[in-house]
Amino acid sequence: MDSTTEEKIYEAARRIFLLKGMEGARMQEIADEAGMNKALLHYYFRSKENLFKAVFKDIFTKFFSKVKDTIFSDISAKEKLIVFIDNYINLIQANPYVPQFIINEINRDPKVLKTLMFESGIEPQKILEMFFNEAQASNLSKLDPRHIIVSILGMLIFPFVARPLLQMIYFNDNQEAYTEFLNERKEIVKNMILKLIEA
Amino acid sequence: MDSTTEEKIYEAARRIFLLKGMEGARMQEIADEAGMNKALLHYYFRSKENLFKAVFKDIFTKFFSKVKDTIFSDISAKEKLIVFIDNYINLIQANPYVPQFIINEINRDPKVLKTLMFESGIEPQKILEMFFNEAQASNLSKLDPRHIIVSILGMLIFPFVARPLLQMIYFNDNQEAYTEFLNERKEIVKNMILKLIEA
DNA sequence: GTCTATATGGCGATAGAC
DNA sequence: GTCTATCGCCATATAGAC
Repeated sequence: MDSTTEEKIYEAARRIFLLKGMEGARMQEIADEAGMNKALLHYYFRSKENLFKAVFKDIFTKFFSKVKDTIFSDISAKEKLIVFIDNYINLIQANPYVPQFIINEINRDPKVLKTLMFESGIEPQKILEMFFNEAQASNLSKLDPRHIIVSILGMLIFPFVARPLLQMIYFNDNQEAYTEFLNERKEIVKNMILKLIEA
Repeated sequence: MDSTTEEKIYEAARRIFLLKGMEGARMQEIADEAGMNKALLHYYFRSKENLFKAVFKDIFTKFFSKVKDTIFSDISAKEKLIVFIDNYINLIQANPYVPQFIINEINRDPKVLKTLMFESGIEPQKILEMFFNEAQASNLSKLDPRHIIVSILGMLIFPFVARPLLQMIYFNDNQEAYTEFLNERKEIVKNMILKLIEA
């Protein structure tokens, strides 16, 4: 651990905010996690709001930019969707708290989200256009790609954000069984989407 | 408004908690909403936690029991799924904040959920068994019904909990356009599930 | 039962010594 | 830069008059 104090604070804040959200997190908790005094957090970031925004921006943009490469790669739209599903599941499994974190905060304060979308280079409209164009030119389903994307995201994200409930009622709170269930969903969702887009 | 004071508090708490959650809600806010003094809330419910638990239990059980009748009605499993989708969409549209509310709280404090499942008469296992049995006896897909249910719920709930984000990036923040999008999903999801379960 | 006033504690933020 | 001590505020909760 030869990282700077500022980096240590940042990493600690990332972990705590991800687990508890802006409202649930405590500055004292972040200081403990970083192994230092609470006053240092204000010395480096001035306010909790500032610290949170820095963390949120980082998590949000990293999560979204990860799928960009797939979307604009040189394969067919159908293949893109399949690769996208694979990559997205891997991404969520590696960051299981991110979806809940983002959903919480976009509902708590949508303004943060709006400024963020302008600042970062994320252009969801371009992704839509790409799908529209490819759908016109190929034998792909003429279904509005927004419905396809929302369906995929919903099917993938829901079992993570509703995990405590689903794991309890369907798997007797068996953690391993639920992880296995999540793994099965890779193929399930891929097959569903394939059936859907084969017009 | 000839309801009792306790009922007024309860209704006000229901509205505020639903919008802001346990952590976001303020007792003063609930008192204002109920049109009375803050001290009365403690007189009738002793603590915020108590008041919240009463509200959560009510919202949770009502929301879940609404679909029970469909599930155990005298029609085929395939028809049940279709009717279930219809009823569930109507239920969410009439209570658009409930899914986010429940997801928030089951992640914040899963213990509340556990005691609740025991106390209430909700038996998700029976619903599963029913689907398992019907799947064996008919030409229904042999797919694990848990995957079907999670897929349906995800596709239906996600556009509500991620609304601020999706409405902004896909519909230029046009509220009417997004409502129309939500209406379209009724048929979309039904068709997807039909394709899926036709083995 | 319903109100006003106040106690109590926790949290974000700052002052100031080192 | 990093710490201790403390301020100021706000939220839950209670005491006590009416």
